[in-house]
Amino acid sequence: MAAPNLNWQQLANCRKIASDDIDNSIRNLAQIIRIHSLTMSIGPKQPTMMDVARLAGVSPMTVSRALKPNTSVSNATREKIRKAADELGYVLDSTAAGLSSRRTGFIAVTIPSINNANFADTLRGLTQGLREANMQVLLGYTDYDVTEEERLVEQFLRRRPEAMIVTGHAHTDRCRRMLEKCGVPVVEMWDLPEHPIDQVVGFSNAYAAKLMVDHFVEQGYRKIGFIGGDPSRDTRGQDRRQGFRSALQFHGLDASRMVAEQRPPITMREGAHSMRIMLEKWPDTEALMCVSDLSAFGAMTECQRQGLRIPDDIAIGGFGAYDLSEQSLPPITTIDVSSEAIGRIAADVIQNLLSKDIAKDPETIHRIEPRLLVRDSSRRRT
Amino acid sequence: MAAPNLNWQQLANCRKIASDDIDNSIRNLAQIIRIHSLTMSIGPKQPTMMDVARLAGVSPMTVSRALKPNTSVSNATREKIRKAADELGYVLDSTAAGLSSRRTGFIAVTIPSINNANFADTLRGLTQGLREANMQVLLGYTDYDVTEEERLVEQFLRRRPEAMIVTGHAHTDRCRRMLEKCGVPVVEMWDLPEHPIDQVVGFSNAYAAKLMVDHFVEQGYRKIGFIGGDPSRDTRGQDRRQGFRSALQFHGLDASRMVAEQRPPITMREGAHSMRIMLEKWPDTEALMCVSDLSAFGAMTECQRQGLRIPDDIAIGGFGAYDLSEQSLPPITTIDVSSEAIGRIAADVIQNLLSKDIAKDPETIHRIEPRLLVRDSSRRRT
DNA sequence: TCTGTATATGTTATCGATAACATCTTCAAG
DNA sequence: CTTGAAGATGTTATCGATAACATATACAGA
Repeated sequence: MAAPNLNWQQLANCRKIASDDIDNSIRNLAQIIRIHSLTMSIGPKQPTMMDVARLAGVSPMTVSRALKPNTSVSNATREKIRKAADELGYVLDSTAAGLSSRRTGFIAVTIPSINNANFADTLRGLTQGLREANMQVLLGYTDYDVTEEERLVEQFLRRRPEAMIVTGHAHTDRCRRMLEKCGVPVVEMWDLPEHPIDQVVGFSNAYAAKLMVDHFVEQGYRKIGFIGGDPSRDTRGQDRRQGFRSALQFHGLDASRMVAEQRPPITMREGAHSMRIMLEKWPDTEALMCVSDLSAFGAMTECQRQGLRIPDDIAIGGFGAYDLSEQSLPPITTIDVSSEAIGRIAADVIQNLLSKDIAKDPETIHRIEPRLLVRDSSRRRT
Repeated sequence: MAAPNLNWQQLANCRKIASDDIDNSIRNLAQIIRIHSLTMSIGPKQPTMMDVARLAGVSPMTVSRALKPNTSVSNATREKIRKAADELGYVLDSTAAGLSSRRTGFIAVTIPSINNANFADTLRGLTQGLREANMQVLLGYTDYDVTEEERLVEQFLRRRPEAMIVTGHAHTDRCRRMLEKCGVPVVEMWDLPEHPIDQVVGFSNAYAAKLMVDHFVEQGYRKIGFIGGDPSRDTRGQDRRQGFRSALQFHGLDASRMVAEQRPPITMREGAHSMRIMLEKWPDTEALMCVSDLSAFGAMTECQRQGLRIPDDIAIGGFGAYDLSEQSLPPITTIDVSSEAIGRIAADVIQNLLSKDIAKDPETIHRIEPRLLVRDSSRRRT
């Protein structure tokens, strides 16, 4: 039997090459040979590149090229293909493209909470920075739980992301191992880990807390309290608490006025609740630092509800530079950590790492400088 | 030449089958034959199922089965495979799995803004509802821009999601067409479209606004204003404005006290700014509805800054039942639209659609009932 | 006219998994 | 001891694209 000398176009119209059309010596090799019988697309299935190619009268490879920029395809052909694709309502299959090219276009990102303006800002910075590179963020939130983070990281690695971005330095052992061995750049953000996995874009939470304490002390406050969440979960909150404590100790002040009743993330309501406890236990507290602006706002309104004036009776400081702390009455002193910049920088870092594989910047720690924003909530009336 | 009768194990150890080992009649068929020369994995590449199979002494198919629940694999084999996978640090490739099985496990979701507690709540409801089904949310935000939505939807469709969830009813023509023809369930949420694409989980924004107006009127307020954003972008805000207007007209009241200076989303700061304009233009305004709690808070603090008392001098109403409106001083009357429930229900709808393809529930509109939460910001002192 | 270099297009061989089907064991019921 | 159903495992043929290589065509310069 003469083997038919078909090109892809003719093949495309074949339904099936019956196996007995093939001679015996081939049969014997059945185990290492695949007969690609190209069948016509059936039913209401989504069209493939092959369908577009057929309609445009070119090869699938040309379609592939025509559909992406900076490829050598003549304008006429490109236009013809575009039209064909349009007519069929063709949509590229990134799944197949990713498998073939080994570039999925995914950047996996885990944050502690979706419901947090700071992380949302970071995410905005990230997506904006990655848009031009045509990268898709794969987002997951851990609810401040390292076990959940491990689960997410595992899920994400299956998607073969081109980089991983995680929040903070606390990971389960297995999670850390997975990140170390995953073969793509890893960025830890919002923290300065002692033992970074790879890249870092973050700041010292302890130092940021110290900024606030120093400010309080400078304003003449001495009896200073702290409101945060249960330290076992939110490590950034824990670092702030630790920074608070050592800063107070540095100034020779008592560092025992701490309330940590709640499970992170602590919100306005919990801030208010903690404030009640604080005022019961230490009614003479002069200044109060809160782990976030939300809890600071809750604490402040609780004071106001109890008839205390801010800052005359008690000064308040928050963390995170939320809109809220600027718009509240009075505006709340806070720490600005440039949440959005963290995301932008992380995006840059990743783009650099993915492009210039040679001239790899030896710099792997990208340090953000937290800034104290002094507002009325902590100004000593003179 | 005798064709070697190799099994997959032996094949796996072959480096390459030289093409001239194959007899001529095969050569002639070159165009429709592929010689699968299985090469050993080289370098620090991620291990594949084949590697795991080799180590465990089973076929790749068995590995595939062993790694997913509810498949018939003996415990001994499964354990052996688990151990092998663990030793190699094997991570399943969902990209390949998705291509082969045509189930990617993605649910694509677009929301207007990531930085919005309402949408964040919806997202929480969604991810929680989808977790058990092992679905991964692919999230994008449109910045209240239908063109951006179109871009996102196109990007997402390439990932072959198993369902699409979009916010609102306003889409570009092309976007609508894409959604209609994409072949998977589509859910429009946060709205009640006149012409739904497919499924809907939402509520009437106009009706919700009417609830607030009715409440104001009942409390005896007559000169009622509205603060929102530029109507051309945020259609939900626009619907609220429209509901506001017709409710006032229904009560025979003037509906011209509207400020819409800003580009959505309008935040606290913009709420405050609009309030200044409102008070300049209509200083005798008695009650004010805002398009969201954030703008309501901004408006309220602006009033307080100007020495106006809430609600004695002016009543305030917001939208969305943010934490903020509950914790502020005074607490702000608002509309609760059960943001998280919208997400939960959307997740349920999708799971139903994806599982029981037969007994398809004819119900496609899932209507949420907005609830008015009356708080101190709008209570007429008696 | 010849040659070389772009530019445009086609061909081959995978990427890493899974569905569908085939085969082989086991063990209980007859 | 036979039969058959259920369970365990292997084999074949893709899924839809793209990298890498091969080929054809056009056009400038010698």
